Amino acid sequence: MESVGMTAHDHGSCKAERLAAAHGFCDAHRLHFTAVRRRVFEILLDEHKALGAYDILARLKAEGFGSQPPVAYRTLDFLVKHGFVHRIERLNAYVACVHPCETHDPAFMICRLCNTVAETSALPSRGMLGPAAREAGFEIEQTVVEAIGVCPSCRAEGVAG
Amino acid sequence: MESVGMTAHDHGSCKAERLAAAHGFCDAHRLHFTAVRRRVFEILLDEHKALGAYDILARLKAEGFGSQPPVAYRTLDFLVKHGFVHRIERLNAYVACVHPCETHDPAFMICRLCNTVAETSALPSRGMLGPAAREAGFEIEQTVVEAIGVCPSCRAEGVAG
DNA sequence: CTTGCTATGTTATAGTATTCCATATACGGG
DNA sequence: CCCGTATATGGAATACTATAACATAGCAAG
Ligand SMILES: [Zn+2]
Ligand SMILES: [Zn+2]
Ligand SMILES: [Zn+2]
Ligand SMILES: [Zn+2]
Repeated sequence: MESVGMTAHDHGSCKAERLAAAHGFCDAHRLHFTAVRRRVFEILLDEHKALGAYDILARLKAEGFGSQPPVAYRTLDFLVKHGFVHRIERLNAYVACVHPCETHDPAFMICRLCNTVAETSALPSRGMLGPAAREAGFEIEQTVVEAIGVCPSCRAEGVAG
Repeated sequence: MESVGMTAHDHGSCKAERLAAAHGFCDAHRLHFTAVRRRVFEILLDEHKALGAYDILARLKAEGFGSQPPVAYRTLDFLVKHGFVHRIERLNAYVACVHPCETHDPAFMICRLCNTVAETSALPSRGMLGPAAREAGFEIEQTVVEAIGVCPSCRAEGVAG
């Protein structure tokens, strides 16, 4: 057991399960879970925190993959499009999803001190926005919910400000 | 009456009221509502939609203010910090607040076709995130809630996709 | 007036993302 | 198997977003 995100869990099996799930999903949907795509997903699973496109690009380059921005952005677009990875707007960064292969509305808690990102569900938020949207005649397709604050570990250190 | 955002309202008086409120707030808090700050706020009030920092910078430059990025970013930072303006993370853009001088948790509905932005309240969302945050020991300081979808006007045009 | 703080302005640079074109690989029909 | 087509990868160039660092100007308290 190691601590990742803001709670502890068995990360080794967590990674293996999600890789398998992603592979299965791609097979089932005639999508190509290619080497770069797999590798980027692995990198994000290993880090278990938000990484910028250029962080990922640097690793790809070091491993012999393409070295130009589109390589990272295309791969991330694919992973985001199919729900394996989420983009964190506030950080211009990406995290592996903790609920692979299920459509959902994620919400994130972002520590402003250590940049740790924890994913949770935002379905309630969509529900609450619903009335306002209905009144305005606005058709919600996707929600971005990101809470900024201080994680328990950083707060324990009393670094808060 | 003209239609702005996603509902109709009297925009002329809306602008005047908010300018006056901002001016009053600055007086009360020993803040300087200087020419650039006032002008940027006016620009955002006039547009009543999200503008990027460089859009604003271009107008400032045309009017004889400074022409370099920091001019726009500093001014926007001031307006955001004091709640006159909100940043839309999803668009890297800024909109005038519709509830000046009151602390609040805004939520936004963003039309992906015309980029119109409507502000509403996100307090419920904070409430719904609360349980997850408490369980994780995460201290929420600010929330970003942005719904992406299609506004009534764009949907009426049947352009949706 | 002088001192210190705030605000404005500029240059330069850093960080993020997309457009466009070329090559390569996978896939299905013949 | 071969070919045509769609998809995937690689890269050059460029656009867009944002900050760091420094200089000058305005203002207010002492
Ligand atoms: Zn998820
Ligand atoms: Zn932290
Ligand atoms: Zn507001
Ligand atoms: Zn629209």
